[in-house]
Amino acid sequence: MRDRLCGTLRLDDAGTRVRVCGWVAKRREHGEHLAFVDLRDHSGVLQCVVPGTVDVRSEYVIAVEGEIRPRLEGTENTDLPTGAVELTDCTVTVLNAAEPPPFAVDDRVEVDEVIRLRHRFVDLRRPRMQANLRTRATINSALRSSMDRQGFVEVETPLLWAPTPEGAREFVVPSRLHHGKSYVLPQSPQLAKQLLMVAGVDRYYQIARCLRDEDLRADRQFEFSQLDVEASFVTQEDILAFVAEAVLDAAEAVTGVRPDEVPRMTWAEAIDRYGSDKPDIRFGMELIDLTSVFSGTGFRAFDAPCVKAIVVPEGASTTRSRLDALTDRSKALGAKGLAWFRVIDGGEGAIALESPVVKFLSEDEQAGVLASTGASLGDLVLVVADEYRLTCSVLGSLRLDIGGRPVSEGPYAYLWVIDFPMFDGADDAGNPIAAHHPFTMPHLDDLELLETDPAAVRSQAYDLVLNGWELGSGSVRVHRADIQSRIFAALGIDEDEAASRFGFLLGAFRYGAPPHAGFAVGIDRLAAIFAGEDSIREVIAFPKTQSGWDPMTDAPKALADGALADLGLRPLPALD
RNA sequence: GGACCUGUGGUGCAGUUUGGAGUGCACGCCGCCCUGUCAAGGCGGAGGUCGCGGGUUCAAAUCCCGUCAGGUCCGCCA
Repeated sequence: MRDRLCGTLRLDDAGTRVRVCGWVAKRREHGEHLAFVDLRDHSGVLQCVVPGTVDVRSEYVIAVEGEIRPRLEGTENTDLPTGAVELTDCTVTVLNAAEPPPFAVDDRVEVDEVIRLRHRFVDLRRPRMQANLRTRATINSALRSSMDRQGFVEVETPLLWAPTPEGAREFVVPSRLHHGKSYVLPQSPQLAKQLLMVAGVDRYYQIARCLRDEDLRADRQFEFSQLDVEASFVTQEDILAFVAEAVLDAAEAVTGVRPDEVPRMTWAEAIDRYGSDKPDIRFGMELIDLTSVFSGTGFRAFDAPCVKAIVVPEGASTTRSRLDALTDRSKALGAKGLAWFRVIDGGEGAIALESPVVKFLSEDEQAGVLASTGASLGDLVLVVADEYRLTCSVLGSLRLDIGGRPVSEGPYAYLWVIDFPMFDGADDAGNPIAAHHPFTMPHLDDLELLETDPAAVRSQAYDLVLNGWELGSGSVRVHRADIQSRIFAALGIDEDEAASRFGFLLGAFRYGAPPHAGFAVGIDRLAAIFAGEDSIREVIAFPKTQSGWDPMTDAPKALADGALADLGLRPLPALD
């Protein structure tokens, strides 16, 4: 039907007769003797010259036959890769007429996202979206070939799985054959891939769809894809090497540049310096500790377990309303408040602090702030005083609010965050909560702390971070029953509960579980960053809105009459 | 569950602060003209429950209350 793609034609092709197919991007008529048709396919746009008039409209699907010739002198279009040539003496065949599109198929127009999603088949026709889909495909392909090369075998795991009440909320699939019982869609293939290790698969990977019934964000959809990895007889170091190899292969495939080694930082350092377990290390504004400056302070607001600051370069001119907004933001994040200090000229070549609260600080404290922060004239110093973790997280958020850049903006700053804590926080009963999941191997140096000081136990868990987004996480798994029992004990899970929740896994482990470890990389996030997008929706063909609505299909929808009964379900009376 | 921002012809906006006729801009659409344009150009035309409901007022796109939808964020995401 066609013999060339529109966007591929060049001067070298001059003199050849070709037939191309695509959509009418633009028609320009010049009376009864001449018309131009810009023909678009996924590869680009080609100008077709029609002798006479042509009865086509935007987005008509047409085939055009003609001869490629160099453009007339002075009519070349340098904005177009095909701009040195044009298809001349064209015969146009209309393959399908089209109504005017609801919005222009053009990267230059901004369109409301609901309208784009309702007509996604038109939206995806836009060059930028075509490029995004292809960037994602390039990543998938590079990841697969990298894992293949590294000796991993791709295994598919079930989408219909058993409920495991732990972690993310699961999508439920009621059973028709077993009324009252349900499958769930997997929030990840975590347990399946560990079983594959017991099964002797040795090195597994899968580009796996994961489903989580949790609230959506710019970087979160109900369903997303992971490069899921698990390997036996390996250490944390091996996993970091496997995953870095695959991700850097993908980066090279997309950008043409292979990044350097991925630097590492411990979780504790990330929290301390950046107030985040996924620090964006593309810029500074690191957290500065002022606790010792204010030990024994007379200023009650700073009489706290931890006092930290960030310095906003050139921030002294920040308006009062903006500072008030930052204070509100700090409170919304859980801080009691926010203290700000403008660094002003103190006379005689010195600098000084200016703030409504500066009068509550001693001379030594003011000097200590300036010395510790290294702030200079014209800067703004923001101070939070509270419990350690809260102080860090609030300042970490403010750092991003003030200095943050779009995630997709270069340079690409990869980071391994290692040595995550084993437990983080406590549940209503006062038991620790597993920071990663309960099959995570503790740091061997910290094993004895499981019973004495669980909060201090580090785990062999690790995250990969890119430009402040968590690209993925993984861990070394527990394969020994004795250590697993001690972890369950620390979590307050007794034998019966463990058996009912994870019985099939623990049972399998009795039949020869090898030491194993794994990881999962978020492909949507990786694709978004490489595509230059700040939302993963731009690299998903048919995404949903923040409330989980699909404007194209109108899902979710009420089921047809009888469908619920087939599943043994009956709706509850409406609440109002 | 919560905070903030947004909602005006097919698309993108201005108009809202300080109430006064659906007023305007750009693109698109329809018709006519045009032999080298390329987001072509010229002339003419059509197209609107100002998200929805209620209230205040002589009068509401504009002020107030509620509600729906979208986005960003907090919670949530082992």
